Amino acid sequence: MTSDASANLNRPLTLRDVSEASGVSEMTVSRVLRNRGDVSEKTRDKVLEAAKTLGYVPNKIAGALASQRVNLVAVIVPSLGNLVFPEVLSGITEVLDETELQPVYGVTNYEPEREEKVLYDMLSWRPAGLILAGLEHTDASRAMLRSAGIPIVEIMDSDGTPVDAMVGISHRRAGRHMAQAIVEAGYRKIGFLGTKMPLDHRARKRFEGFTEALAKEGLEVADQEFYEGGSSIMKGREMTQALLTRSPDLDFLYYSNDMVGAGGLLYCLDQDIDVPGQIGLAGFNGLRLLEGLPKTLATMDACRADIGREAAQIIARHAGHPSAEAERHVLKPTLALGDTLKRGPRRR
Amino acid sequence: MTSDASANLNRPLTLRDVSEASGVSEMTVSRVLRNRGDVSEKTRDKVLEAAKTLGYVPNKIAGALASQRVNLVAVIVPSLGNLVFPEVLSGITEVLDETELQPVYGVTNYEPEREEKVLYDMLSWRPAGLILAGLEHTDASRAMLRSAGIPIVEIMDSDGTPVDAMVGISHRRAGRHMAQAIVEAGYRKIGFLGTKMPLDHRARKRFEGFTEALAKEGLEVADQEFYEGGSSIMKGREMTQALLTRSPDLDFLYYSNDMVGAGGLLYCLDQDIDVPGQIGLAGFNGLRLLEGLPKTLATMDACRADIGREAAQIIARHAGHPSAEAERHVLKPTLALGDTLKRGPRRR
DNA sequence: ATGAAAGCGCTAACAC
DNA sequence: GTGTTAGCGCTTTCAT
Repeated sequence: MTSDASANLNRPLTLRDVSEASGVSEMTVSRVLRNRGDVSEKTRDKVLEAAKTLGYVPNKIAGALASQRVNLVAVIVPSLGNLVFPEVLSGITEVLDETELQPVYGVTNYEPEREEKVLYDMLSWRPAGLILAGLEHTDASRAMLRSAGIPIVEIMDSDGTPVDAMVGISHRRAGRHMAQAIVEAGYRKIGFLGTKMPLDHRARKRFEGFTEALAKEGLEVADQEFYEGGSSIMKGREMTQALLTRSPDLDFLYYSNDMVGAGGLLYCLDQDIDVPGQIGLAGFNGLRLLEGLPKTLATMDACRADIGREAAQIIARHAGHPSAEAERHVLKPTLALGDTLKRGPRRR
Repeated sequence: MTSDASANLNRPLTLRDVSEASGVSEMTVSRVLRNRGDVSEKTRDKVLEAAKTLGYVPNKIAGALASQRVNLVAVIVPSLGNLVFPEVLSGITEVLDETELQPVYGVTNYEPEREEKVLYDMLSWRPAGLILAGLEHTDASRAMLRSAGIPIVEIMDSDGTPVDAMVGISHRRAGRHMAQAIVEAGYRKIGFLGTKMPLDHRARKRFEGFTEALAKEGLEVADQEFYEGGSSIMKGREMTQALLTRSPDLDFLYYSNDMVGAGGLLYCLDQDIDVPGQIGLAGFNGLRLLEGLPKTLATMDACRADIGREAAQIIARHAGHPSAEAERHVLKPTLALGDTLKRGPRRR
């Protein structure tokens, strides 16, 4: 194996090694490896040959320090266990793949202090741009964001003031919108089931928008149930059972996400409850994963991949450049009534 | 805001800025910021005060170049859309959080050339260790791995030869094991439903082990159906319908993962098929997410979080140290019969 | 088309 | 306990 040449060296190879092996100056080797400047066909071949034979991998640390340019885009999300975020990431990747930029992911577990640490650690690598979920950050985080000197896009949410750019939906509006559809369909005794959400600001805002819109109609949430930990079908079942046992007269159940909503749906069907006649159901997210259940849950698409794509495009446009005006994109989620929410008499 | 002091500078702050602001040498500032060496209480306070006021974020690029140490652990997985991988990542994070090390994630989309590129890009940042899924890599990738000079752990699979350390399960054995349970339960006309798997080596190996064990019993897969793209309940439904329409006499359906298996289960229940009497079903992965379906699908736990944790522990032990003997851990997945696979007469 | 010198921002090693 | 010097592995700039 040719690459064993390096394995025996017991230290990472440097440009100098390639330079000596090819009989070409370090500078020219560097030019060849980066496709910069004019290099004769002949030297180029010699260099590439040598680099390949040795198994040379450039040291980006040194390169970044010298050139003051880093092609990394830091991406910070609360979780990967919630399918929503991987979908956003794939939108980001899709766009950045067309550029020189490369995403690097960090996860906060919805903890502000953890976000602060992850942010600090990522910024210390001087990325070319930063994408992070949400508009709520600690003061220290916000200070770092402001003085980072790179394009920053806050995503997923538009209810608040971003530090720089923003791409998201209004979760308050989404909650309101769903409440209106529910009321228009004629439901009146409405229950809510969701996560304990002190830290999930988007779920909280949906809930706030929801209750607010109900209030406008002279209604309020008749009963509610909260859970901790990850979302699952089982959680949805258990919560629904608990809620309906306590408040058997509810005629609608609004879930903070599709996964628990699916559990609720299965529970209702098990109990031979007429859905959406006796009880209507709705979730949030538009998880395609769940299509194929006995009935299609009413839900609202959160525009995940679009958000990722647009955020990445903003970074790609602004990275390295003197940042112009901050872009703010508010996307509009689509309501899907599915089979679990009666169509109302009025149209919206 | 104090941090605006830096915002006005329009260039990233350096150690020198903190040094000047605090009247302490760069070296001592460096010591304070890294908690290294003895520094008097008084100077320490002065430095921290200045650093905080300015909003200084150390430049790890320069630090890493000077110290020749990077605290990053590169983690490369095929996908984030398959819940399995986020679970592995959380196992990794859990362990690395206790150390100075920090995971950085890359995604390959199951494409070998993409893995090669991601690997190259990540290695060029000279991480302290590397964790990657699978044992199958291009020659170039393998060459990079061999000469990287850092601890490397290949995870999720144990059917093959790792470059260095390895933590995984035998998917061949998992497939065999499931086949045996199925045959022992008395099923004979067995169908298989899975991804087109030229690139998903683990799914392929499960299938190979499965057919191999059937062959030992004088059986073979009676019919099969393959799909492309992501797994979903709907896919499982559609495939199951197609397969059962074509081969109505099948008495068992083995799915390459739980998500499509769940779709198959729902389809069978819709059709009033007696499960597991008339037809038995099984999937793979032990996705807790799906608990709560009308019946619990027979499945096999892939030890995801354990794999992540053990891999991270290996990295933590070996990072920086002269690598001792390569560790090889083969975990044993647990078979869960659930409600969709009859218990056989013999015990295993 | 190629090379030499300087230096990116930090830390190791050694003075004091 | 603190400061000084050298240099990490590249790229920039300027010379040839």
